[in-house]
Amino acid sequence: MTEESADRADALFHALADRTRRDILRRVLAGEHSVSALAAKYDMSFAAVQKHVAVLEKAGLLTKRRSGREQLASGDVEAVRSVASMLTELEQVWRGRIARIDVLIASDPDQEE
Amino acid sequence: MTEESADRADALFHALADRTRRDILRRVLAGEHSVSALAAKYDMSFAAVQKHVAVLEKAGLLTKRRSGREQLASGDVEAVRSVASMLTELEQVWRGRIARIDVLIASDPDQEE
DNA sequence: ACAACGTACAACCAGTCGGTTGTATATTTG
DNA sequence: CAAATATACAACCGACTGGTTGTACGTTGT
Repeated sequence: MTEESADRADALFHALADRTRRDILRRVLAGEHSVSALAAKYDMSFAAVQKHVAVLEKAGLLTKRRSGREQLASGDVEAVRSVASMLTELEQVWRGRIARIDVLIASDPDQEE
Repeated sequence: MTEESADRADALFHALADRTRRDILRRVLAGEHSVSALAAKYDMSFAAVQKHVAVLEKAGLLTKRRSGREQLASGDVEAVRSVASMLTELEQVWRGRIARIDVLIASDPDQEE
């Protein structure tokens, strides 16, 4: 469980660690786009864009739906939220540190002000 | 501006895309740790851990403070929040899509139902 | 039927990543 | 001063990344 959730986190952050993929994700969160429609937006080969889409799909950030000969990609906002929740969890760890410091200060009267 | 903020986003997500680095970040968000204290926690060389710390530092997720011969690393919660805000911004893009769909349905009376 | 379109995937390449070992430089301690 | 400790960094290595081109296959439109 912990092992595969780490795998998933690795895949999610890795997928987001490329500006082209973040831009693709932005577009498909705004609405469905075919792979070739996406490819037309970037100064690189169709195959390169198709691989970026595949990375986003494997990470679960995007799903595809067949429509005739086109593959329509759509962003998955739940996956985006799951990444955000990992970060707020980290933030909670930090809050714990602050709480501990506060306790220390409160229990130790000869502290500054 | 846009170019360097993309660089920063690349660095942040890349730094987070490794489970060892996420674990280090968790520890240094909870409290200060020297590099060697961190290295002792992992089954890899000191140099490997030192490089992970350097990646987190370059991304701005962690800062170091000298204390004698030790370097004490501390997590920067503001950097974590900045990543979270990038994700909520993506979520806003998605909300825009939903809002547009709602408008379409409202303005088109001959819809299902 | 056939030409054009949309997609997927394999093979390849230069560059980067995550790890190693080894060496150099401060700092503390005896 | 000398020994031990804490850190930084260079060089190296196998694996992976992000890009390319080429090929194959299903779907559309004439």
